[in-house]
Amino acid sequence: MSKLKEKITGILTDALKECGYPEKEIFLDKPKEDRFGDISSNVAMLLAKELKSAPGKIAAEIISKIPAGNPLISGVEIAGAGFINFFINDSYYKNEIKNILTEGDNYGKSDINKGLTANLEWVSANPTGPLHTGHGRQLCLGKAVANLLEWTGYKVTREYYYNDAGNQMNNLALSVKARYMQIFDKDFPFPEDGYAGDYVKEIAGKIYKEHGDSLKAGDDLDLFRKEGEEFTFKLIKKTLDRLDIHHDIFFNETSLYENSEIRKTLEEFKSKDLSYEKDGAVWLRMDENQGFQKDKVIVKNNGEPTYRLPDIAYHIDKIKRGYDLIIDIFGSDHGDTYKEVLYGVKALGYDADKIKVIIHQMVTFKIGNESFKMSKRSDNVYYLDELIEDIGADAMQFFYVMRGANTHLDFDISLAKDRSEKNPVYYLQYAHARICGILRNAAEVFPGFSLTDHNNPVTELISTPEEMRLIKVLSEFPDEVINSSETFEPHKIITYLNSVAENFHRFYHNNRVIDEQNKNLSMCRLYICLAVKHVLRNGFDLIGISAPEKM
RNA sequence: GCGCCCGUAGCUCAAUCGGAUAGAGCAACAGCCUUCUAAGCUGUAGGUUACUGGUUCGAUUCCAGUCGGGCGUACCA
Repeated sequence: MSKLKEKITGILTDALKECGYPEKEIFLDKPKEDRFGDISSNVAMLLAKELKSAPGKIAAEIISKIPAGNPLISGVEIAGAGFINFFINDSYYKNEIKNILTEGDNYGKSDINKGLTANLEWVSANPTGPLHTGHGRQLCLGKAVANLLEWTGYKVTREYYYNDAGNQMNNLALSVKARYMQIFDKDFPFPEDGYAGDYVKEIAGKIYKEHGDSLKAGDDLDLFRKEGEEFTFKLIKKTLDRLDIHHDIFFNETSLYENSEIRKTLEEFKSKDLSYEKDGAVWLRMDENQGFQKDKVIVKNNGEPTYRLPDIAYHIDKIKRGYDLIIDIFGSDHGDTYKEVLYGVKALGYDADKIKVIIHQMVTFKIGNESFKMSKRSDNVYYLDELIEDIGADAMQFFYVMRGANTHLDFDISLAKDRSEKNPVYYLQYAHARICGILRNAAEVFPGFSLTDHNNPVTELISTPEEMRLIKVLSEFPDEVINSSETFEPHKIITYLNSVAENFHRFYHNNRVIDEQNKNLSMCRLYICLAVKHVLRNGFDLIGISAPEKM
């Protein structure tokens, strides 16, 4: 909560006490219309029922107890059904310009979670092939969420978990082996559900180059698996690098076998009678009362665990590492399975409350009027690298993040690719480029001028409605960051940045910045421009898009 | 069938604990470039928030049901 809101909350709390009203948590809203002030509270309406009195009357009582003469507040009014509306003095917002300029790249950061640690696990694609557009939403979402958490003070560990022991890697090994065999015999059968991408041929070619035909006879798949994993991981990491995503920990499933954690977890289930054997497999008892329909297999009848068991062991490991917050990001296709994993974790007595799961819905792509989904069919994969080349990394990240994770996203490739005013990314970036242009021009008109006096910027001349509106919007940035961070919803930042750009463009059209005849006013507006530039850049950084100096 | 998610303007989507006249962009229409980037600005039009009921001073938001869409419902992950 911003200092402004803290103060208003304090004032209201005190007034409630003065009135002898019961304590109420104060929620402050930003009214939609200027005439309702800058901050409003509905506390009188909330009290109305308890006190069996009219909200308007209660509001009047509260206002009468608010001490007059607070320099922050220029007015308090009752409106509508009993809202208490606060009008904030312009000087507060003018002063906020100073804060933006002095804090610069740090404006918007807060320390409300200082000293806390968070672990964000995402991407976590198994190394069976390059990242594709189906992974894109999660990639960009996670990147932004990690940034948001850091901006509110968390120490964030970025983690990538992958199953290198299961079926999928086996399948990759078989696919590579088949391509290798096809070098000698082009009719050698390819596995029906094998990975058909060209990279598999590349891996096979590499193996052939290094080992010739010496692997033709053997049945051993280890080398094919190992080469396949290494090669595809290189591709994956290259794509992540392009997007400036860097994980601190790559956690592989195998390590949980090596340190016996999986065995221990299984024994714990058995000893607590949470599992039983049937048909040669080990089943986890699921609680019907928690909405589970049937028991789930955790060890197959061939002795191999299903993904659930290592996943449970993995989450227990993360809990044991002591993070204050643990976040997983999954697509909606995992919507049910994560619940099973958390159930297992809880059943063994671990505190799963600190685990938060972000589920995002699937993405439909659209080119022109044609829609298509990322198909699992291997001949129809749209790789992320291709998308980056088609539309650019900025537009891609913007489009993946711009909507709430829980809505089905329609990704309009034609629109994202469009290098015209239709493309919403440019609306934001253009505002930044425009400011840079103004600053360049200012340097020519006012040789030797500087905007370095951050502690005392010229703000007393701020007066026009566009200027006031703009600086009010700017001052909301820290709250927006906190709000997005707490709800893990980076799209709110984009919505917010849009309003910054909108208000800047309007300001630009109605308030000429550089005026040779009036240097004081010019300086004042240049400082506003600089403040807008900082907020835009900081917001862009959170989302991961660049801030162009020219367009 | 069952479970989870979604349904808001022609299209894609916002809407902060349940709050005031539900907002943007695109598309449509009408304007604005001898002045700091027109990738911009201004205006018009566009809505029974899928439907029906309930709770509430107040519902896009909460509850129940109906309809429609997505995902899952594996000894895949």
